[in-house]
Amino acid sequence: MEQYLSQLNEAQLAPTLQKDGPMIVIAGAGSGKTRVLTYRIAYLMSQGVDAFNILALTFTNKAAREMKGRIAAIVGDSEAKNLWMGTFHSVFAKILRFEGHHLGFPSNFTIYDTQDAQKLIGSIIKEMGLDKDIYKTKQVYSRISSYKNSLITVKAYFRNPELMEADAMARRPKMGEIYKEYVERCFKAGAMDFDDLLLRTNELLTRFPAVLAQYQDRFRYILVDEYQDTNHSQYLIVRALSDRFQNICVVGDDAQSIYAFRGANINNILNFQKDYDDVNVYRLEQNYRSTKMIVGAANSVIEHNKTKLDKIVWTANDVGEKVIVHRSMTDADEGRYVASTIWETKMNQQLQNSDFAVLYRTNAQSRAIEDALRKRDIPYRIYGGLSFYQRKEIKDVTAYLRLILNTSDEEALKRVINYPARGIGQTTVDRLVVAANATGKTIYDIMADIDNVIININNGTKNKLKDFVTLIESYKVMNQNANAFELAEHVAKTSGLIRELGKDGTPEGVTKLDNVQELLNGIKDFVEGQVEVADSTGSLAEFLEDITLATDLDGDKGDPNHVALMTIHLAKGLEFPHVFIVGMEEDLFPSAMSMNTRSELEEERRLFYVALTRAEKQAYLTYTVSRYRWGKLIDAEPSRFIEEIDNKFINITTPLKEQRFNPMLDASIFGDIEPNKVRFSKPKSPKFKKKETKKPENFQISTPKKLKPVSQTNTGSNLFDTKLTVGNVVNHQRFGRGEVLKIEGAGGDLKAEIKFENGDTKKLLLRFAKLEIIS
DNA sequence: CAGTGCGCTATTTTT
DNA sequence: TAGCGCACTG
Repeated sequence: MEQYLSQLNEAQLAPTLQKDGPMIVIAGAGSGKTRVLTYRIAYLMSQGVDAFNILALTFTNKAAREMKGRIAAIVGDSEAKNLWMGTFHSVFAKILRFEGHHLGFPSNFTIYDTQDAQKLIGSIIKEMGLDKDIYKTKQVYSRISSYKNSLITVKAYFRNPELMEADAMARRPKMGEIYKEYVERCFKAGAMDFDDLLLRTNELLTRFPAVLAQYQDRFRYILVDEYQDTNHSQYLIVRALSDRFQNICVVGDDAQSIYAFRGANINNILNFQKDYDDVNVYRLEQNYRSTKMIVGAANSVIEHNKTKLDKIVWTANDVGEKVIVHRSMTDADEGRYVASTIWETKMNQQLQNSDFAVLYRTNAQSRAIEDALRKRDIPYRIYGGLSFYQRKEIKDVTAYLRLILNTSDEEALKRVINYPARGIGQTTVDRLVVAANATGKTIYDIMADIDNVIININNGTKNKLKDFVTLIESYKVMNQNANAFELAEHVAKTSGLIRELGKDGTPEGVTKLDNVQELLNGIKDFVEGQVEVADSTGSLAEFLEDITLATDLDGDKGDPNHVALMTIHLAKGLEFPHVFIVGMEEDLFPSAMSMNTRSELEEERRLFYVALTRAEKQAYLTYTVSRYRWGKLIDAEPSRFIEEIDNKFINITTPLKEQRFNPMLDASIFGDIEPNKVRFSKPKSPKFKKKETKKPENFQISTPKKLKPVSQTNTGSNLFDTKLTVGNVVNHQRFGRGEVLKIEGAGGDLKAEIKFENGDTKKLLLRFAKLEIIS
């Protein structure tokens, strides 16, 4: 243990060694918070805390897996296995499998993903005969989701006139009815959506004190990562579970809170100190990841937010290169710029593809980048987007599997009852649904007992329904003896799915077939225990749960040496030497949807902060003059976020290169563009002007006083004025005239202590301070 | 009931 | 641009 603790700096050591009591670690970007969490858990175990009594909640499964791996390296595999570590959703899904019966849920309940949930809501709206243009499925879904995340149950909703009023004002008076029906249908289907996994856990812990007591006793030490991204529902679970022992450690960074749209409540982290008695607050402010330029740029951006905790992120790393800002004519040009820059940088600096990442605001932007990378034969991989498991052909297979485990699963049933086509049309399904709703039985039960139901379905169709039930029943029998892989393969073949896909000779059809094969391989690996999953039993149910809650397909198949393409949201927690942030345009980033309120805009800004701080060595910001959106070429304007970066951290380059790619475009159309003279569209905006006289406190952000001078390998003489000597009288843009009292530090950390005429004495980093020598 | 084709709308971000 | 829902036809 000692040898590990010696790897921590002082600030990291303190929270690591606090064994008991409530604590919060405010951890700046790249400050080694994962290290603190892992070592703290290992430390707890070394102090005799049983792994069974530790619960660690992370934001992604990947983070959990990595952390578990690191802990295993310290305390050993067998001990680490006993830790409860995972996302909120996966941990509480497991608990609900054990305890859900208290709430009337079967242990094999299905987890509805967003697609399933929205389809169900869509059909409810339709069944209720509501106008689908007013009751838009997605909007209704997100409204229900936010109710659930705020713990507003159906009951609570109908007790709250304000909510009902608000929905009525939004021309959706039936919102509550839809909500009620949706919850009932999920219950009947033995299904929980993502939000239910948290809401039902809360219900469980509130309504059943004995259950709460049991888990409080079990989870004596609780750690929560990315606390700034927890929503109210998660907050209450953590509070309830930690209430008895109060050994709660939360880690987060308010500047990186980017999930408010999903109900995350930044106040959870801002108010943590009020929630528990005697909270110890720790701050990790030294960034180990990025250059001074990047840290400085990021800090100057986040300065523009009003709501934030005090924190000064600094780094002892090299000064590094300025953030490069590049303009392209179109999104295709932008892609080419990215591809050619990666190509050249790779050659010049002998780098790997995996040293590069391209980050964007919306998934739709990946296309232009992909095209350009493909043309240059640069291997890349897209993360996120439509995940593998959400593709139609995959969901079709898994829907059969879901139905085998839980025949009440209405969405799975509707999906496969007539796919491949077996003569059961929409009308029949509609009638079945009506009958099911009227009798309180499930659709499957009605079908299984179709001869004894009074229903307007002709005998030919009834026989088809019986055949379908027989098919599923045969699968259920097989499931008693066969393993998940054997069953899935059998289903894929005998259901006609493979035959159906095989009929389609198009390249897309072939891909789909391959995908199904890949799914089967995945199940096989899973069954054979080759996929590392916590407390794996290799059961089909577990596989299905895993893929529904999977955040990424991190099996990392194929060549790991690829350029990473992903949304900024997905990039949180990751780091890359070279990072391109593309689409730095108004209405895209910040998104047009997020500029209505200050808090929305601040969230976008935090998102930009997250993006910038992913970069270790070099960050690039690119924007276009016009971009294809909705199939149309739209004029674009540079993002305000570019202007918000202090000038001294950025380098605005000339986009001369596009002209080579666009011989048809005469440069004269656009006029000659000279370096550093690229104008933003709003050069006279007050913000832009004000920046010239920015707060000098910024200047010491990169290197606080306590920092020892660091040997510099990378100090451009242009970065600071070496001519300055003690006794000089200088002029500073904001502080005015002053006398140099002392000069200290070396290289890039050269500082001057200056006594200004207003009486203040400041230490300024010469590299950044804009000083004019008067005498 | 199945298959085709038209037109509408949506692009924020994800467990 | 693309994916979906809906209407129409065989």
